[in-house]
Formats: sequence, C-alpha cells, structure tokens
Amino acid sequence: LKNGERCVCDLTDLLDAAQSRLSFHLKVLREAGIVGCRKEGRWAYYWLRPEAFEILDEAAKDLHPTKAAVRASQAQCCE
Amino acid sequence: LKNGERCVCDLTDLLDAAQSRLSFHLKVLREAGIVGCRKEGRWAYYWLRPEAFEILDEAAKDLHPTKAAVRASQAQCCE
DNA sequence: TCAATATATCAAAATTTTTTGCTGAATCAT
DNA sequence: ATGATTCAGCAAAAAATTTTGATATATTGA
Repeated sequence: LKNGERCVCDLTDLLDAAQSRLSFHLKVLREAGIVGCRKEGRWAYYWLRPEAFEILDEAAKDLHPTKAAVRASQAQCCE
Repeated sequence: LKNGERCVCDLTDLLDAAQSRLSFHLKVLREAGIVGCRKEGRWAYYWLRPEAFEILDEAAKDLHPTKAAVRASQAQCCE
C-alpha cells in the first residue's frame, strides 16, 4: 500500500493470499488506524494513513536508549 | 533498559516477571541484536544497543507511504 | 431476474509465541 | 565444603495469533 491505494482483490493477487485472510488483516489494520478504506461499487480500497507513521516514529524514538545510557554502553568492550 | 544496563535480577523485580521468562526474552533480543550483554561475577547485565535503533528507524521509513500515495489519499474524503 | 464478482464475517483448525516449572552450572560468602 | 544466589536452557502447558473453509451480503452486467 506504500505506493497507493489498492482494492482487496488486487492485494490477493499481489500477495497470493486468500481473500478472507486479507480481509482479516485489513480489518486489524483499519481498527488500529493504520489503513484507511473506502467502498466504491463492488470494490473496497485500502491505503496507508500517513498519520499512523508519526505515531510509529514517536514510539521508536521513545524506545531509544538515553544519551547517558549510550555513553555507558560504549565505555564497555562487549562481544 | 532505555536508561542504562540492568542485570536480570533487577529486571525480574522491576517487571515482576519470572527469571526464566526474562531469560528467554533477553535471549531473543540478544539474538536479534537489540540488546548487548556482559557477565560480571554472578550477574548478567543487559543494555540496549543503539545500532538496533538505526535499523528500526530505517524500517519505519521504508514503510512510509510515498509522497504520491499521500497526495492521492488526501484527495479523498474518508470516514 | 440470474449469474458472477468482491468482500466481510465467523467458527474451527493450525501455527506460533509465551509462560511456567524444573534442572543444572557458575559464582560468591561463610 | 556448604548453602545461597544468579542465570541459562529445556520441555510441557497455556495463550495468542493466523489461516482456512464456509456462508452471507451487496453490486454489477447480461
């Protein structure tokens, strides 16, 4: 989805995955706010929500060791 | 570990988790290159490896929707 | 209207991950 | 030496996640 919205049927082909399998995962991603979705006729299109990535980036930053912790671990000679 | 190295016994207290449980998870993290570890006497100290976070940041970036994809999804009025 | 297509949903099955409880090795203090 | 402490590793149990197969709904075109 990184390159733009896709309908579920495209994704089943692209990913060689069963439709119900994708439907399940897309639902999880949708409920997590990671993908958006719209219905158009028979098709359901999904896309990545850029907002979700701000949160991801923040979370990744939060995990980073502190400067002090980095200094301390650099002082050690580890395998 | 974000704040600096800790020995396993500290972590069992801090996280209220069984020792074997922590040992298991720390092993996974160690093998994934996320934590470093050293032995000192009876204790085993673990710390976060900052290098791991570069990879994480890169991976997060890779997932980001492209500019074009963002423009397209913004053009839509979605729920 | 009828058949085909796209999708969601659900329960059961399969798989993966996590936790627990136990054992054994190493270190340290007495 | 002995006993206590710290930790790794393992197998079995438990829990969580994922997949599959079936069914149901909605849309479209003939």
